[in-house]
Amino acid sequence: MARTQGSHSGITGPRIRDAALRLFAQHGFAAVSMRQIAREVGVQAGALYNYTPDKQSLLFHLMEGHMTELLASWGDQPGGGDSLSQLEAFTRFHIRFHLQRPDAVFIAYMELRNLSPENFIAIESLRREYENALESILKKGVTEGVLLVPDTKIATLAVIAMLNGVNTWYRDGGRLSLDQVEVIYWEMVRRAMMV
Amino acid sequence: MARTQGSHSGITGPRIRDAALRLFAQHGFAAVSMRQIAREVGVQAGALYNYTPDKQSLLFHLMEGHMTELLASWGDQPGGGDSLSQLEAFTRFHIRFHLQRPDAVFIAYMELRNLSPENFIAIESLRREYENALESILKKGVTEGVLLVPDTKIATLAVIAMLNGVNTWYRDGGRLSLDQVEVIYWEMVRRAMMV
DNA sequence: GTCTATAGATCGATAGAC
DNA sequence: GTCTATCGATCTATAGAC
Repeated sequence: MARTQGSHSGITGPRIRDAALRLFAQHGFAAVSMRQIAREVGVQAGALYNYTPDKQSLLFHLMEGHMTELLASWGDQPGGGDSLSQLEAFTRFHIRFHLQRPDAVFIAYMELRNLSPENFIAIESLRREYENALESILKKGVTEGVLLVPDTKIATLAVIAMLNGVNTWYRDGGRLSLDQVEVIYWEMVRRAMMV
Repeated sequence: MARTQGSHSGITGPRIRDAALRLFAQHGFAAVSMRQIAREVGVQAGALYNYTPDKQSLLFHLMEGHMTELLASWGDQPGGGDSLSQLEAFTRFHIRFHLQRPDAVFIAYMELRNLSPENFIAIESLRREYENALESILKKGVTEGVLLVPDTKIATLAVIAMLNGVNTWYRDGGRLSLDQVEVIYWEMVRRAMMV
């Protein structure tokens, strides 16, 4: 795994991001040293600074990349349908997307406090954009009389918090398939939000 | 605030725990030094070791104390009633208890990975005990035909995840009172779980 | 029970050779 | 683009005086 000479592989950048993502998720940003990341990649610590100006920037770009991919991926989903089927689409998309990259999700929620103030603002803005996508669906559903929620802002946060919980217990090859999980959560979301 | 001489106040122990709780919640366990905690309390770093054998033990006892208090406090709640009113009692209790001590809640969920293996097992056991309290209510409700959930284990985790979300946005003096928040969340939980 | 002082390790980041 | 070497700061934890 680790090498004592330069890799010359031309993919050191991605490998640094992969190693940092995994180590940050496992031990936490503050607990992981640049030397640990370098060891994982198979280079010396100094070499990392050819790819990132500092440790903070490494964290920020991991989180920014995750949030950007989340928004782009939701944007690529087929739209259309009534608000109820849009809510189902969001529920299933959220579960599937987040279960596919547990480390990035973990970091995006746990390491906010380790961002510099400017970087924190940038990430929070992306998160709010995603929350707004869900709240728009709920608002439309309420207007159309299809959905009934006591407060669309709180309902938005409640649904996302509930769905995020999947990542804390789901394991591949466990009792339930991904589709079964989607069905179970969708039933709970539907009954909580439907008129 | 900080003093250059010993406090001689006789309450250094609690003040250390208070300072550690707040600093760990704000910056993360790994990012906080013993010197920072000592400065906050007004003693030198070495004096902390009269109260804790090491930093790990300080974290563990904060988390253990929180979980023990949570279980004891739920045990003190008046029981009785049908499973629907028990579920309402749990929902309201959970929100109220967790909003009263956001720092301890934050640490109990965020710093699990910084516990030593033995300490992790101990905390996880306490957490499972709390989850079982809710799952028992759901199971009883399903048996009695009052509640309808696709999977009691998943519903337990979904409800707790949803309720925990309150701590991420609620602020004292905000748009909604504590009672209004309880009502809103209880309506969503009730509709998601009721037959 | 707190102080001062420090051992011994490790950190982020940089300099300069190749 | 990676290496070796290192600066200066900081860390946890301990020793011994008072």
